[in-house]
Order: sequence, then C-alpha cells, then structure tokens
Amino acid sequence: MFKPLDPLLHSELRLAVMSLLIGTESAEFPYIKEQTGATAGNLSVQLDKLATAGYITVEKTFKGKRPCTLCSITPEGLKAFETYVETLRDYLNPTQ
Amino acid sequence: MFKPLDPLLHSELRLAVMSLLIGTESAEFPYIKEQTGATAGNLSVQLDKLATAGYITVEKTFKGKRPCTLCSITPEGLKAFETYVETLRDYLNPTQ
DNA sequence: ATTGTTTGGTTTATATTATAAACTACTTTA
DNA sequence: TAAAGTAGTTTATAATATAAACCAAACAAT
Repeated sequence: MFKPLDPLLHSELRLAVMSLLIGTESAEFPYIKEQTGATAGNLSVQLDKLATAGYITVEKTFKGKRPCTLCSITPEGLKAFETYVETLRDYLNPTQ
Repeated sequence: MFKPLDPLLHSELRLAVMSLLIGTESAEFPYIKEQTGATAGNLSVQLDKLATAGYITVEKTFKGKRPCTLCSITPEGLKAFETYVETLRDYLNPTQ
C-alpha cells in the first residue's frame, strides 16, 4: 500500500536543498547555507550525498580570488524529486 | 524560509501509521503491520514513540482469549499531522 | 611583514534514529 | 504434550544526521 520513500530525499536538509535548486539555474554554497539554516559541515556532507547519487552537480569555481561552490540540480535529480513527491502524496492524503 | 519538520512525523513508518489511523476509528496491531509491511519489532517501537508523544493511543484489550492491541489517533495527533503536511508543502512546491 | 580575522569550506567524531534479530508469553493444533 | 502459530516487546546493531574541530586561502590591522 505504501511505496517506499527515496531515503535520499526523505531528509529535511537534503529536501530543502533540492527544493531550492529546483527554482534556480544554480546556487552558491553560502546562499544554500543561509536559506536552509544548516551548518557548513552538515551542508557539505548532504551536498556530497546528493552529488554522489547524481541528483545535483557541484562545481568548484572561483569568484575573483575566492573559491565558489556552485550547485545545480540534474535531470535525474528533478525526476527523483517528482517521484518522491508523487509517492509522498499517498502518505499525506489518506482519504483519497 | 524552511520551517522545521516535526521529526516524529518525518519518518516513513510513523507517517504511514498516522496516515492509516486518520482513515479509521482504530486499527489493530497486525493490521497496521500488514498494511505498512513493517516488522513487528519496528512497529512496536514506532507505535511507542507516537504514543509517548500523545499522537496516538494504544489500548491493550482482548479478542476472546487473544491479546489485541488497538491504536487510535488523538486530536493532538491529527493536529500535528495537519501541521506537518502544511509545513512540508513549502518543501514540495518550490515554485509557489 | 607577521598576527589576527573572516570566508569557504572538509573531515571526523558523536549523538540520534531506524531497524531487525532475538526473545517472551500465551494459544491453538496435531 | 509437543510443535507451531499469534502477538507482541526488548535489545543489539546498522544507518543517518549533525555539529565540533579542523584546514587553507584571503583580507585587515599593527
């Protein structure tokens, strides 16, 4: 009856990150950190997990002399997010 | 921007249990076990957590000679579920 | 020019959580 | 009455999340 929820997305911080990235072309590490309220360490770990899964890309560039980590959602990431939302619907609308 | 998600509800099994209980007056342990596909041990632990939080009641009765554990959602549980769904919405509809 | 401070992270240790294996107790069936 | 099934609980372990500690470069002050 209840299909399993993608454990990679069923995590508050990773879900917030994906949610943020869906709306934008790309986002910088400090911006994501600020928007999610996460600590840098936690965010670093969770971005790694999403990148390893192929849900996002993490590009290390420079902004002038300073390092700049740019994150973007991948097509697979978008697909996984949509599937997650669809699956979750069965948990949230019990009457339907 | 992202409000915290009730950690008690942001768990696959506990969310499934709550979802089940919303539709019914009460449900027996074996029924919940079957519907969620959980192991008895895991279910027992998670029901305890929901009961401790006051989200459900767990009543130990008998059905003839056999023990029968009946679970029901409480008004606080229903409220918490609704709040959770509302909060989650911000994570799921990033464009809105 | 060296010292301290900020920025931008990563690594790692710890706390929390989920999960299943092992166990208990009682009932039914052979 | 022995074996098997039902209905769970307890407990040990695996997985996960999280923050503390750390690192490196850049910038600012003395």
